[in-house]
Parts: sequence; structure tokens; C-alpha cells
Amino acid sequence: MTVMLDDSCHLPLSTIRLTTKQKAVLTQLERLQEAVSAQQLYTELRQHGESLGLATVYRALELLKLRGLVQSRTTTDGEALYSPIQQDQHYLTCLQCGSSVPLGFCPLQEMENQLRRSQAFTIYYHTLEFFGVCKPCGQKVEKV
Amino acid sequence: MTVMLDDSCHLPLSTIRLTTKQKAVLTQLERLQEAVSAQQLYTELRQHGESLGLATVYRALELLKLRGLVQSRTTTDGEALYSPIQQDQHYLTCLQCGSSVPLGFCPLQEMENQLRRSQAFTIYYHTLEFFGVCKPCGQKVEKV
DNA sequence: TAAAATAACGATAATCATTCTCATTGTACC
DNA sequence: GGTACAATGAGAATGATTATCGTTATTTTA
Repeated sequence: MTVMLDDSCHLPLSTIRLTTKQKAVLTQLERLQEAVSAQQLYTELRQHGESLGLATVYRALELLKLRGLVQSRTTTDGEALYSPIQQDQHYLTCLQCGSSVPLGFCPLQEMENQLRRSQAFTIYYHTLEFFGVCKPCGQKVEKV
Repeated sequence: MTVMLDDSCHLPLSTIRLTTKQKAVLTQLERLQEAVSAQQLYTELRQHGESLGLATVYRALELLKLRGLVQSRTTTDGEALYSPIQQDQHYLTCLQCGSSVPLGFCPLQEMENQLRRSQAFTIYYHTLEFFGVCKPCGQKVEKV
């Protein structure tokens, strides 16, 4: 069975075909509020009774990224976190403890639109992240 | 032997002590124009006659990041690329072929300064990256 | 300066997210 | 129904990064 989506995204294709498993991955991702890793997604899908393999989750995420439906960012310890692309959510991340505080805004919409107009590149999304040291960690650093 | 640097950075400490090896890592990083992986850095340092271990390179980079002297971003295939922090350089990255085109500008200086003023977080640097599909890959995608 | 305490180092093993392999199953098209 | 092809699952392979641990350099203290 394949699921058809309407073309409300920035793809040149008029329709996007997704398999049931791929749709399950996307749906679960949309259900969750925060960005999650592929491993977490896999575990949650299994718990929800979905029967699929870990490799399939990775493959689905890869495909969804290429289709412009999913985006990812990488944590300080090298794990990729995925989220549906409409969430224009960015973070303030502590280099020491790795904690991330979500930013409440994004100043890049206009610039992204400008870049979109340049023909050389089709832009799906951007990542923006500020790195530094949070207050508690900063106090520890002074003592080092 | 330890090397002393003056406090021209945003650290609370008045001086930063670096060992010879740590300084070698930083110097090599400053010598190179583009962001490089820890492994590349290791190889280059060995070729330049420097005698150090891979683990030391990783440890040095970690420490330099915490000191606010070095920053990193992660490529699409999960490798961390390091660069000296003064380079305010961002990229346009193709999700399909992974190629990165450097952006010639950064619109975030003012916002970063504003965030710096908020006391809760000490900001060292930010990352900004646009993701999409480059022209050649875009033509391939249409055929998929 | 010498000895003790501490931090940095090197080599390599361990970890762990991600990707690859390949046999199997599902789907599209005739 | 049958053939071609894409998707899947299970587990092995990969490869960057991190941990371990014995050794060496540096700092501190007497």
C-alpha cells in the first residue's frame, strides 16, 4: 500500500509516494513534540506495535530528508535528532553539559526566502544553533 | 612547557594555559583555511613532524572548544569539522551529495550580541547552515 | 633541588550510532 | 499469473569518538 500526499511542499514532483512504514515514521515524528534520535523513534514505534527494523527507520528518515519533509541536527555527542520540517526551532546548547535550551524565535525566514530565489540551490530548511556555557557550568569552569 | 595567551577572548579567566601539543593543534587549525576533521588534523600534524596521538588531538579540541577558541560543525555523514572560532563562516549543504558551498556573509552578529547580554548563557559562537539540494542533484531527483 | 601530587600523553581496546549486505517479501506493471 | 524492481529485516561491518591504563611531563610543596 502506498500513501499519497498533496504537493504542499517545495518539491518539484507533484506527488510524493510513501510506503506504509515510511508514513509510520513520519507520523510518529509529527506526533512527538521534540526532536528525537533514530534509535528513540525505532523504540517508540515498536512499543506502539509497529513492526519494522532499525535499518528501515534510518532509510525512511534519509528518504524523508531528501523529500524535504524531515530535518535533522546533531547533538554534541554525535547523535542525529530528527524533526518534521515545519518546526522552525533552534537551540542554545551548552558545550559542557550538552543541555539545549530552545529559542523562542527565528530571524532567518526572510533571508531563507531570498536564498530560495537564487536558482542554484533548492533550500529545504536551515539549522541555527548557539553554543556556549550555561550558568551552572560557567561557575564550574571558573574553578578549573 | 606551557604557553600563555593574552585574554582577548570572552573567557572569565585572565589567562589560558595551553600545553605545547594543545598549542600545536590550535596553530595547525589556524594555518588551514577550511574546517577539518580531527583525523585530518592528526594526519597533518604527524606529517609536519609533530609527534602526538590521536586521542590527544581529540582531547585538545575538546578543551579548546570549552575555552572558546575552537568551534565545530558536523557533516551529513557524522564527522565533526573543527575551525578556529573567529571564522564566522556558514554553509549551504546539499542533502544528496553532501557538498558544502560557503556563504559569503552572516546576518547574526547583532542577534548574537543581544543574546550575549542576557546573563543566563555565555555565548562562544553559533552555527548556521542551510540544507537543500544543489542544481545537479536536483536534476537527478526529478528523475527518481 | 628533590620528592610527591597532579595533569597530559600514547597506544590501543571499547563503544555506539550509522551504514552495508544479502536473502526475503511486497508492489507495480505487463 | 509472472517478471522486474523496490522495500524490508536481521545482523555484520564500519568508522568516528571515547575510555582505559600504564607512562611521562609538569606543577607544587617541602
